[in-house]
Amino acid sequence: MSIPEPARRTQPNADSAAEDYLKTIYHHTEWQSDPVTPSVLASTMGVAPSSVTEMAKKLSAAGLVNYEPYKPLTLTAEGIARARGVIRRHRLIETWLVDEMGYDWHEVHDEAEVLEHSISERLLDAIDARLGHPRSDPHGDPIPSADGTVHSSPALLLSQAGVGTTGTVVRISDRDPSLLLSLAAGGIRPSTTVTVVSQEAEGVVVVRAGSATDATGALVPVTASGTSSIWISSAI
Amino acid sequence: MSIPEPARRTQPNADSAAEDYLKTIYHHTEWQSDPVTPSVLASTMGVAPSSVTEMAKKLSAAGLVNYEPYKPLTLTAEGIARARGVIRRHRLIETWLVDEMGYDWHEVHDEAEVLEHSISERLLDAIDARLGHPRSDPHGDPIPSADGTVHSSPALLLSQAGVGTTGTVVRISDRDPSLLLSLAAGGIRPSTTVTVVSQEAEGVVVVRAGSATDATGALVPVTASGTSSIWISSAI
DNA sequence: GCGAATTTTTAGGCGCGCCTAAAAATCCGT
DNA sequence: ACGGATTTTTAGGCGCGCCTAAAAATTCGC
Repeated sequence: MSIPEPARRTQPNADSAAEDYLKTIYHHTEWQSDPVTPSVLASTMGVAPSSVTEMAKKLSAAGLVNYEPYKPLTLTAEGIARARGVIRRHRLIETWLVDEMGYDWHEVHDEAEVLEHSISERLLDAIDARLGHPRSDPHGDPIPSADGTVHSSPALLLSQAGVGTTGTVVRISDRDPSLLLSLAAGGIRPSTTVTVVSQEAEGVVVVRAGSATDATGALVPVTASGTSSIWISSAI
Repeated sequence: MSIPEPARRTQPNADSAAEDYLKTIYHHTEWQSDPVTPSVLASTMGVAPSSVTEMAKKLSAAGLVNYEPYKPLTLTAEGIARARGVIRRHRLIETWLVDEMGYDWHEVHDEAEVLEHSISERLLDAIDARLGHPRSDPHGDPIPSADGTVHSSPALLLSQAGVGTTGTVVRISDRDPSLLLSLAAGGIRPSTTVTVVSQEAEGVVVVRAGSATDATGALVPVTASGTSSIWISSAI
């Protein structure tokens, strides 16, 4: 009766913490050009820098991250593949929430953040099929395909566009809820046409060009490293 | 001991472990009449009895479980409400998987087991509305309504039906995947008409009565305490 | 009714992911 | 190029949910 059974381990969901690190590293390089250091990762993830170091070692041992003390973190090929898997799940869930479940494009991030770690491959595939294999999510972010391919359309970061530039919004980072809300309120969303009106120390003013005189504006913040959260198509 | 309160972190999803205990206790009393002891709970949940004791204390402190050393566990009113919440999520997810996502009724348990801990109230409500506020899931189990009400139709456990009894299957426990598979293979599912053909020491033979002479049979196991996993309507 | 069998609880550990504090390494301005 | 500022790593802990082993309580068989 007291036959020793194989020790069982706690399996919360998957390694959702590890997946979050991979996803965040990938995401950072998607939007920012500066290196991914422990402090950067720590502040975007809301954890202590020492926690990053610790996880970096673990991920490095697992062959997912290239880690050397005091150097920036990068993903290995395998790490990139895993990160894209998480991001695929995230973006398909966001798309599903908007297309079928009555969510608005700026409300879906948090829900997807949780579900991306618990949805099965089978259910994800069913959702993907139902949606007709979409290529991009409600924020305009490309959805990696099942085989890991990413089709991203050429675009320009708003912070790199000079005053006077006009273009179509193709992508808005889903990371900052309050920004999404203010953009949504200002009528700016993926596919909106915008013009860069002025550029100040820490912000860029954008004006919607929809109905000619309808000059609603919105302040789009730019990070310290000079990056914004919006990509526009290099139209005109 | 510690006077200062530095922000605590680590919140996996909710207290999914606690929710599992509540759900399992509730579920047990739904199907079985014997008391819920630590050993019973330990074996159905696949954990050590000592883990149950530990969690029982925690849940008791939280006012969800009535616990006294060496006595069976019962749920408090609050505990019942919380358990029904989890079960509502579980069963709505199962229903959704079958009705909209192309799953078969015997395949949905594991997926729901995971998602029930991560789905938000809002998304759950959206699913509930899409499905038209169903009263029961694909296994015939009643879905508690948002306010905690449960409408269960009067039924009879197969183990309590005498030989010769005929009735309609109204509920099949979703706990045992292999049983579900064999029942599905034997053509037995909710709404199937069955007749108790014989009753042996540890099993009950059931015959489908669908097309008169089509006498497919299935062996339905009965637990040590004399309970089966199927309820039939007390028809005829 | 009593000792044996069984169940339950207690005691002590473990891995995970996180933390703080302090030490070590790197970076940067003059 | 040097020393202070900053970043990163190390060291040591914590809570959670689980485990095993052993002690304590209860239950069962005769």
